[in-house]
Amino acid sequence: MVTIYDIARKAGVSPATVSKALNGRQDVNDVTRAHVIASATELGYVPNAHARGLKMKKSWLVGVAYSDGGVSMPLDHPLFLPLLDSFKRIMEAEGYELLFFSDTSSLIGNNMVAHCFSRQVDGVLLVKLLDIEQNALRTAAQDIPMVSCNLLIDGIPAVITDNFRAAYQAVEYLYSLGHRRIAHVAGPLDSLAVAGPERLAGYRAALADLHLESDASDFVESKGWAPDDGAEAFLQLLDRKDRLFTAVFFASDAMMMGAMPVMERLGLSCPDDLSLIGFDGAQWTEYVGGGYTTFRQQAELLGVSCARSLLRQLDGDEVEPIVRIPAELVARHSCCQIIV
Amino acid sequence: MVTIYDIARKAGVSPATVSKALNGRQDVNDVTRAHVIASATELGYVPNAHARGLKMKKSWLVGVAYSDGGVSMPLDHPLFLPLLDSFKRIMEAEGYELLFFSDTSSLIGNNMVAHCFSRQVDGVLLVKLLDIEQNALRTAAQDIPMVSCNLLIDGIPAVITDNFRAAYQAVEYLYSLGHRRIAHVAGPLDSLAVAGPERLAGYRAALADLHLESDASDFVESKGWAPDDGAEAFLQLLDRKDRLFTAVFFASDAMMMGAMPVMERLGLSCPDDLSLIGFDGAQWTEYVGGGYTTFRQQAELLGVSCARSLLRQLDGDEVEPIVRIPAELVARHSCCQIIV
DNA sequence: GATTGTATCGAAAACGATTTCGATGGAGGG
DNA sequence: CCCTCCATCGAAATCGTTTTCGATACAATC
Repeated sequence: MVTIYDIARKAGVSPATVSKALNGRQDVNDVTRAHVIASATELGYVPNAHARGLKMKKSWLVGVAYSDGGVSMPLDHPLFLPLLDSFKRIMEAEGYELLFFSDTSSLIGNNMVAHCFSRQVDGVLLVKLLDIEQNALRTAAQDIPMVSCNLLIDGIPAVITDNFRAAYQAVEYLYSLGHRRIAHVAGPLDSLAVAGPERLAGYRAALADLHLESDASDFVESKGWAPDDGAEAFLQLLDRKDRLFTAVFFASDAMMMGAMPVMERLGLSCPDDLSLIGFDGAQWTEYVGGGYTTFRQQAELLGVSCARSLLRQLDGDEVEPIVRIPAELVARHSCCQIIV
Repeated sequence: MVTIYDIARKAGVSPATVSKALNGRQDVNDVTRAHVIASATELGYVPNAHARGLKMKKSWLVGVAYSDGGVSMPLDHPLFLPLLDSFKRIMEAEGYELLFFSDTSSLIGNNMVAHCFSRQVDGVLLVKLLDIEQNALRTAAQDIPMVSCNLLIDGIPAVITDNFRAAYQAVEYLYSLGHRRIAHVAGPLDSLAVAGPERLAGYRAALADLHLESDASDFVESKGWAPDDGAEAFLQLLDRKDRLFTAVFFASDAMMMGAMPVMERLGLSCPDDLSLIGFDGAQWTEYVGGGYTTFRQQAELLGVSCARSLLRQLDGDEVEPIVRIPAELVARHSCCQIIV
């Protein structure tokens, strides 16, 4: 590999001068600089990031930390990719590269935090963490700037979809369509992710504010976010004797998707027999069954906000502890008008 | 940060001994080793990957290179995440970490290959590359082990879904159901990805072998792989006057998804009016419309094969230039039996 | 012409780890 | 008692870069 010593020899100067010429320092003559740069490109010089990182104590690396939770596909979420993509685009424009970490996989150094320190990452994006030990993370966050996405760990700045508001609006929307009895298939409530509880809270608050009747049978907690979990929960909802609801609000599009075969098997049609509304803004909702109504999480905006937060922290600036990103109602045809 | 010098001072030995003790060298006394290790854990020592990488000329980093092609969401493919995940799991078990590169985004060092050299990555996974300049890549591949997934660049080992065979089998399957006139919505044929041409070739070969009639109007080339591209191509197919085909083979599930609103708008139903079969094994095919038939790409296996290939190259072993991974027919209910 | 100032450059010390090779000590054999 | 050998350890060089600070030469000033 070509080093600055090779360039120095070729250009007839010292390595120190090469370094300064290449880095745009002022105490080097213009013709010398030109000569050095010419030699460097001619030799095909590429700076060694390890040496630079070692000396400068800055790696230009940001870690992306997530859990790969064994059974359920870890990365498989409509949000993850676009989010990561917009995040990456911004960070890369600033010169950073992305390093992937997960907390469960590696046999050897199972410890994600240790890896962050070892690689000397300048910052970390926390996303889709499951049951990480929060303490290690919190103490690490004092040394390394971090931001979490759709995840609440106190002491760590977060960017989160405004789940409460969106869930509230979902109920309002159905209400405006004439629905008076609205069921909810909630996501897991015990996880580290806030989506489940927050959406449930928004749903309940709207119910209360609109003075809508409801009892315990209008709500089920799903075991997971996947289609099959949704199907199971949906079945529980339908199995109850006195089914009075005319609409179901699913905490995720994936769960709503799982409900589709159930509907079909039972001879129910959407929206004629039951209005359905989902959450996330998965791509299929646009094309399937005439279009399903959903609340679209603004993945790009989430990514951009995370990047901005991290960048500001890297500049030593203060950032808001929680940034809320609104979800957009995408009204399509899975919710029908009810004539009262 | 804690260095081996700190440990050395605490343990009353030299840095050299610390290094040897921590790395399991034999020329260090057992009680000394124990003492050193105790001091290290007590101080919370984490080795500096930059220093180690600089000295050892091994970074324990593998690059994941892909294009983020501006408009069309780059990472957004049902295959990408599970593939990456299984790849990552294996590489991580061997001690490697994943570094993300794209070739178009960064304003500064637009050059992906240069970044690979700069970071001293030990290997590279090429996936979803669009129009990268192959020459730079090929020369780089002489210095850095590489493997490409669903991509053919000569001189670089590849792991590729057996598109030809799967497309061939798709036609056979429809034939076995009684279909005698089968249309094909092909993916882009000019891209660097081989999926489009290979699936078309398999389709045509099967047509020929089964002595099935067909003319030019049974085939359309789509502009892209996305739902809207599929819808547009599908419309072209339907617009032709003498529509004789009873089944359509889509080169991607996404394109097939785009066809769904078109079918509905035209009052066509699947499979009664038209049998549909897709490609990829997207999750929605299982739940939507009673289940759509598709050829599932084995993303996990692709990832595992890529990892294995890279690992063997890292060991200095030879690898097969092309590994083909079969796609599995997932027969559901979007293809009907035709009574002849 | 002596002095001061400025522009340009290079020697050398880091950064944190690994590794070679020589030094040291005691055990063992003659 | 002397010599050899082996186990154990440390000094120092090295990886490639950045940065401080002193050296040098030349121009400008009086």
